[in-house]
Amino acid sequence: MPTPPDQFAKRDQFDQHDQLIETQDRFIASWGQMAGAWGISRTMAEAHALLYITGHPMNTDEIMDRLQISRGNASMSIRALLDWGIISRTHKRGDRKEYFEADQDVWSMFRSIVRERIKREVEPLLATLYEIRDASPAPDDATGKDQKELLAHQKRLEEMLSFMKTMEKLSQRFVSPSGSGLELAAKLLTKFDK
Amino acid sequence: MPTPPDQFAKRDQFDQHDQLIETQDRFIASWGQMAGAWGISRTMAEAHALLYITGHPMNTDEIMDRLQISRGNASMSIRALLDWGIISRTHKRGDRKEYFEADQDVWSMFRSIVRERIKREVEPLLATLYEIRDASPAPDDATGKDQKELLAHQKRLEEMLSFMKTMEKLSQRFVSPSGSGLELAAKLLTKFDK
DNA sequence: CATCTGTTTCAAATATTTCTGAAAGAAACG
DNA sequence: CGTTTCTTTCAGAAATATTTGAAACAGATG
Repeated sequence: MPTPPDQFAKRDQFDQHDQLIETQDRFIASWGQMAGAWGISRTMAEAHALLYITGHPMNTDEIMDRLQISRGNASMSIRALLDWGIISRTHKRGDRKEYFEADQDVWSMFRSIVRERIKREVEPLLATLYEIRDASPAPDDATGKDQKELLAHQKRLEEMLSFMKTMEKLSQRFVSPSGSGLELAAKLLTKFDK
Repeated sequence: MPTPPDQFAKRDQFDQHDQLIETQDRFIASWGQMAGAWGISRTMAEAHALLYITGHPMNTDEIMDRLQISRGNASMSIRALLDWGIISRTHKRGDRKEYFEADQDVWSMFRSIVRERIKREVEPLLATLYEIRDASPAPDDATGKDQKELLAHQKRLEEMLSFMKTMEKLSQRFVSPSGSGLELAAKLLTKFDK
């Protein structure tokens, strides 16, 4: 006796939903692994991945449940994502809870990340490099071998500085919200083949 | 009674050397702080900074002494830097010790870092994303709201995938050892103002 | 204004990463 | 070979980073 068609349908539907959840979990996990690379904690990356891949606004409790993390952790991770500017708050009518949703535009998301990392990493380093350069011994005051050494030191510092400055400028171009932003630049660059 | 000129000279020389060392130490420290950002350990970054800023080949003992770290740590950090391809081995005539020196070309150094990070982070992620896409439930099998949901899921995955692919291509262009490499691209991009 | 719901904070616990130092391994020397 | 010099490995120690959970806080509601 064959199983009735509606039972098949039910079964398929269940499997499909199951499969979606599992797929989302894998996405979340692999995104979490990248966390180190982006300079954020694993949970933070996972929370973001969850919001991105489901596409639905979620509240703290839903995030806690899905990622199996504590309330405190969820709260801090969400806060950090808000600070990075890659998720935003929403509200649901008749619900006092706060909901969060991820920026659905990958390029804009990436711009936020780059912007934040320039601010947190490149800018302080540049400032320190300038300080170090100014505190370095002046080659004029030395002679012979010493002078040569000091000149070489200066040159290395300058090169690093110049490199960092170029990188900063480059990133800021990428980050710029104007039309000629990251996406265009990327397309331009990948256009010329080899 | 004025101090004799030669004493002044001696004093200045000492101060200057002192100042150079201190400056180098500051450079090393600030480079070390960036370590997290580059996905390497602090010591590894410091060892590299030391070799870069002094410009001299150094052996394990010299590095240990200067950075105040253990032999094991020095050995492992050096090995890792060699793996990343940003320092290389040298030898000194009549000395059995191995010496190490940093790539003095900042751009080539950066290319090595990017190359390694693509290999370690972007490529595995891309591979996983492809797997996830192939394991995702097919929208054709569903109807109505479910189908819409699955289509949206698919779209998000595709967008992430496409973004990552572009990034990979872009980085590989940067990394390419050919003439039209990173430096040129950077100059090109910073040229057009705003 | 007391209470109820939801959010944030933070000290302590846990997990992860990095570092040490001693021992084993390799390679050059006589 | 046996010895000496140099390098690597790796288990345990130390340092960092992350997470928890309970308490404090905030602000709606009746």
